[in-house]
Amino acid sequence: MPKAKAAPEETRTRDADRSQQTILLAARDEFAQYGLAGARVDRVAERAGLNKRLIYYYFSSKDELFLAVLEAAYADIRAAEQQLHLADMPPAQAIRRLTEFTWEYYLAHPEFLTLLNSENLEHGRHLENSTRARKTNLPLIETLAEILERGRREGVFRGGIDAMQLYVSIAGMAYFYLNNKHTLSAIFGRDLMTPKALQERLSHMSDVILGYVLRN
Amino acid sequence: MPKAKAAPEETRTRDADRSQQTILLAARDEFAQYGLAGARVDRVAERAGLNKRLIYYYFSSKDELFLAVLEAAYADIRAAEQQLHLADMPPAQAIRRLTEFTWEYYLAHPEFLTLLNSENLEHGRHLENSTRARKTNLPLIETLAEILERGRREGVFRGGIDAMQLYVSIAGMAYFYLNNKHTLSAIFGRDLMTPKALQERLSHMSDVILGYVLRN
Amino acid sequence: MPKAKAAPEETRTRDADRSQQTILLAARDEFAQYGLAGARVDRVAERAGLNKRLIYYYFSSKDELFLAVLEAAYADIRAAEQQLHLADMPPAQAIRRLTEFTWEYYLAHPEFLTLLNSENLEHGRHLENSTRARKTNLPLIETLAEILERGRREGVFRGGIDAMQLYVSIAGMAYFYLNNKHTLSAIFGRDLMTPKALQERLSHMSDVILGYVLRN
Amino acid sequence: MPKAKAAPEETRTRDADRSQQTILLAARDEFAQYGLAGARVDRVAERAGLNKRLIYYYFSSKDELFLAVLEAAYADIRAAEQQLHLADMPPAQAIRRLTEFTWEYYLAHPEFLTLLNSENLEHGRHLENSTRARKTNLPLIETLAEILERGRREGVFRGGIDAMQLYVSIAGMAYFYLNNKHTLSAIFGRDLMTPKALQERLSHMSDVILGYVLRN
DNA sequence: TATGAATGAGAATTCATTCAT
DNA sequence: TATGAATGAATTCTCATTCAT
Repeated sequence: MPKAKAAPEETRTRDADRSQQTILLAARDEFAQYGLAGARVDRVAERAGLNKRLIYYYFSSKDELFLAVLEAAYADIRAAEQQLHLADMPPAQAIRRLTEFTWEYYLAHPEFLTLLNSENLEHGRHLENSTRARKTNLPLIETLAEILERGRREGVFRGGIDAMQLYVSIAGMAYFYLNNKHTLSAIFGRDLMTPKALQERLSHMSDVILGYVLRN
Repeated sequence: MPKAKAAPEETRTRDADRSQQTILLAARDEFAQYGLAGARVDRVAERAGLNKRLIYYYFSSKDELFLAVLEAAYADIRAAEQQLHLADMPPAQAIRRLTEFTWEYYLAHPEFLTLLNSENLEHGRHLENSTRARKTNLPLIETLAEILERGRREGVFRGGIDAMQLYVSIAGMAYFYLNNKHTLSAIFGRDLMTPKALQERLSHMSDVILGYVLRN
Repeated sequence: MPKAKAAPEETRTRDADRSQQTILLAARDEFAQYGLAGARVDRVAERAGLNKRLIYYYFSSKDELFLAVLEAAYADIRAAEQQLHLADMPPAQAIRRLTEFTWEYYLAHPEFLTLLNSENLEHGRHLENSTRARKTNLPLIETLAEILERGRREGVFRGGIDAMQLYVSIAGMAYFYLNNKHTLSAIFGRDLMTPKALQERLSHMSDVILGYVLRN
Repeated sequence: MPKAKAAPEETRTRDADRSQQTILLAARDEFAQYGLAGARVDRVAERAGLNKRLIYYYFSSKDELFLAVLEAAYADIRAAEQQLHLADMPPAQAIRRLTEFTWEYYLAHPEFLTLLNSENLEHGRHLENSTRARKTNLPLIETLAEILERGRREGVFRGGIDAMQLYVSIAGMAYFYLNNKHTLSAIFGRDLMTPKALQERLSHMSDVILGYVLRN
């Protein structure tokens, strides 16, 4: 970006960007906490400390705001995954790392889980029209497929593992535990969120996944 | 239709029961489709073909109606699980059967997944006060623990497997796939609900779970 | 209407009807005063002394409410026209009477003019789907055509007069004066609504119309 | 585009005038299409291709903008009437020409009709404070009065015709047909805007008006 | 002269719930 | 047991207008 003479444009732009970003974060929290239907535009404005009208100024509608939040959430997790540089690790370590990462990311970003739920409750209608989401997500599966193939060639992994299936299993084992922690706690009468319980869960997940991919 | 005025108490009771049941089923579908916040009492009445006021007569409030639906959903799945008679099977077959059952039940009862999501979005506040739910759910874990122990004793299962962890893993692998089918389809550009895809998923799940529990 | 045993139904029905009627009248005044876009549902409720929600309960939307008002307005004027029994008068008297009636009705019902304006501003989109309006309005033109034909046969009227054209001319001469009285007054600096001015206008109209239809 | 900084005053003025004119035309169309209450300042800016703030810079408020549009509309029609040079024609021809002109002007300028309606819906409150409107409008009636008097003196017109009444009648016959074409079409199930229909209407109008003013 | 950002007051519409019978 | 009528408090979205540059 070239510097402008009097920089007013930059300032203005920065304010607009900041406002949009503020709204986006506030909306993410609101949607995460209450779901799409339960979220209130008023509360988003409050959280953001900005005028409600501004939300419509930048995002047109509650639905478009939700889509923006969703796309950002996908972009965030995929960006974090990229940082792992799984392709540079030995296969087994890469799978273990991905399992840990998934667990830790879901743990640190509970909003991601509920956003997914909201979108699926609505049959994915927001994402349907979003090419952005597909683009951000496909690379992960490709990377995972390469790792699995590498492991197989090196003789450490069993063959015939579908990358998507494996990814869904890793994600699902983390997701169910964290997403449904309240009902599970209520049912089993046991706090699932103590450090020890969390450690045990990750340990179990790794055992299951590694036990599956490793040859014998 | 029996005449109301002179109807014996039994008949009236039966009518009342039928109305409640009708409302409950209608509510289940409504909550499943729209979530707790998105559900509309008006639509429940419409679905039930009954007056809206009657819903309040029987269930007091939207929240209590939701709790009733939720409790019924848990009761249903646990009842179905009881029918499996897992305790009477050889351990490995029991685990395989439980995996299949979980998958098939979620597939046949998508409402169960979204009801769980709704309740967890609200931090399980309805279930908190429900002793009924805990009672219906604990037996499954106990049965599973017995199976695992039996398998260990017979030398077919590895030791140290936590029943709840295993159950959560089985459920999670099915749940994530089915609950998030819309976003997954959008992202991977692949229909996850074809008979072939469904078959593959169950096959994968069984491989992972059996691979984990079986010794060596 | 047969009397019901306990009359509760009738009472209920009557209340509902009364509420709808009250809303309709309030809405007529509001739409007449402010136009469709300028009308406020809140104010309609206030005028009616009823809960705003009830307006939606009975009329679904502002637009449907407007349509109901419009249809009622047409029904009213045509009913009044029917009362004239023009068909029973000598032709010249019938035309004079219709002219007077039109003038007086517009004078007594200024809301009719502004309702028409609102509907035409919207390209008649409400009426488009209303078969009711056409049915109520056609008879007038038919009656007028018969009168013209009768007058022609009796030798008092000139031939070749189109009933619709004549009706539009009569209506137009009254309409423009009354509908635009404020701008005309501002422009001509002359109060057009004094009894004398009104009398002169009707007199002029009758002269023009009778001068036209009468043979020579 | 001249450079803004160094632009001579004349250029700037010309730009400013052009902007104002652009806004005025855009506003005229917007007010004509949606009425005063239904018009949107945002849409005016869009139509004009100019920033919304500029509208306030030049016209202060929506109401003042409407007044400016209204005054321009009156100025336009009166200017066109001046071009007719009715005073130079034989009386009967002048009346016929005025009738044709009124019809054709309303036909070509439907916005004039709806602007009038809007202003009258608001009881002419914008025009009240506008001396400009009165000034532009009075001459027409004076000219018409002179023509009527000339016709009477020449023995071709009947006496005692009020110029304003006649003008209102001519205008009204055109106005009602064109302003209410949508409701009339809906009601009579007949397209009033075909070339033939338009021709017939003008012919009818001329017959009525000439039939009235001509002696005998 | 020109413009993008921001806002308070309101607008139509919705919703869970209660009233009255 | 059943139901149509009624309501207060939201809820999403809109609009004329102003700010800041």
